[in-house]
Amino acid sequence: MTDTPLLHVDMDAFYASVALRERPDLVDQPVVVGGNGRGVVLAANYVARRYGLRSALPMTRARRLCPHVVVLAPDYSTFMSVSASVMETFRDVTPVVEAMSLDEAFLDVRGATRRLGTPTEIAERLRATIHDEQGITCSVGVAASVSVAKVASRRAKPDGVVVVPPAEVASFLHPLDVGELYGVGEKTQALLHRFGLLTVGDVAHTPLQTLQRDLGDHLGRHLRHLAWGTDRRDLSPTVGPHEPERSMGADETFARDTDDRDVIVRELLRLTARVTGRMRAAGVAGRTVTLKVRFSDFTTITRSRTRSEATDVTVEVHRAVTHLYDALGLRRVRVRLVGVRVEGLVPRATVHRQLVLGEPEHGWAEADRAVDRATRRFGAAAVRPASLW
DNA sequence: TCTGGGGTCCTAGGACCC
DNA sequence: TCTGGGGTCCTAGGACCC
Repeated sequence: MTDTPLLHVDMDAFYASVALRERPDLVDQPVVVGGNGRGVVLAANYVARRYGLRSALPMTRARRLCPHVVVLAPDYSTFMSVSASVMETFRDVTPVVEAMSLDEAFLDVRGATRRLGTPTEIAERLRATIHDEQGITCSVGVAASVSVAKVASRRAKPDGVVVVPPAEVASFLHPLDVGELYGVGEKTQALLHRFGLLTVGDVAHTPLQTLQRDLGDHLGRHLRHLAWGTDRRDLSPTVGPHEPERSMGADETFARDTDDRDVIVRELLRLTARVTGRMRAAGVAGRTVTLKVRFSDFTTITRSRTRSEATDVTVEVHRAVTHLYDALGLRRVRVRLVGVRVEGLVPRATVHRQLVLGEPEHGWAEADRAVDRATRRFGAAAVRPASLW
């Protein structure tokens, strides 16, 4: 009875559904959650989807497609608290819960069937609980593998359950377009279509060597597994000891494109402070500092530099990204977005700084810690580098 | 006024080492 | 003097996910 032990639970139009709890008067109208400027749609309710609105659509296009759409601003603190409650509901069923984002998770229910019934019964019970306690609906895919459960939950939307027993994996997957597979995006879909591989079944019946020749060893093998639903990986529970982040970063699109170096360097300082603050809160430091620049034509470049010692010091990271920016030698080039990312993160306790004789650097780490303390006491707005005033 | 922000993983070339 | 081969690290870009 546990040949389909994996559940993929996905909230339906999560941000929109949560936002509409406060505005029941709007449930029959097209509603999206998103910012107002140069942003994209974060979530669209099912009424809005009838107009072609969906997540990631630019807000400007959304308004053109549906001029009377109601736009609600995201309220992340509410989203996070609803998400935390939902995840707790999952953990009442099994400790093996891998959260993929605020609104979806994989559950391995092998250890719960004796107590709670079949995976399908567990799925229905979860859906009822979440509906009663949170006032939102969700959809569940039930299968033996992560990728099949994921595809199944998408097919179950909205407000449904799709179960795919092992014997039915091929008949379930093979008629679908290749783009439905978890991990096949726009580019890979177009590539496969160009090779005449339109359905998952087409991929499934293509020799492995052919797939690997056309798509590379790794992607070829991966696609074959996806097409037969034979991917096997254990979930890694999100709570408790788990893998630390590999990188942390922040980027932001300017309200208007700019070529003003002062504006850009100040923005890099804001972003750096945000990232290093999070790093210190997480107790990590990193060696590789990456600058991201997106130009007004949307082309995007990155430049990175790996240091000999890991750091979490705001001034050091900011100096590194400023160097990288200046090395680009831009002159009157309009910049749309800049970003800062620190990679190669390791626990701070494992970093042994070699203090160079006469180095005027210590003091900055102390200053950061003072800033962190003040931020905790008075809030982020209270403390910021002088150049940001 | 098209096109956010947070991540992960893979590829490919060059440097460098054995 | 004429061409190997493997492994690791670094850098840049790109695909994909939510």
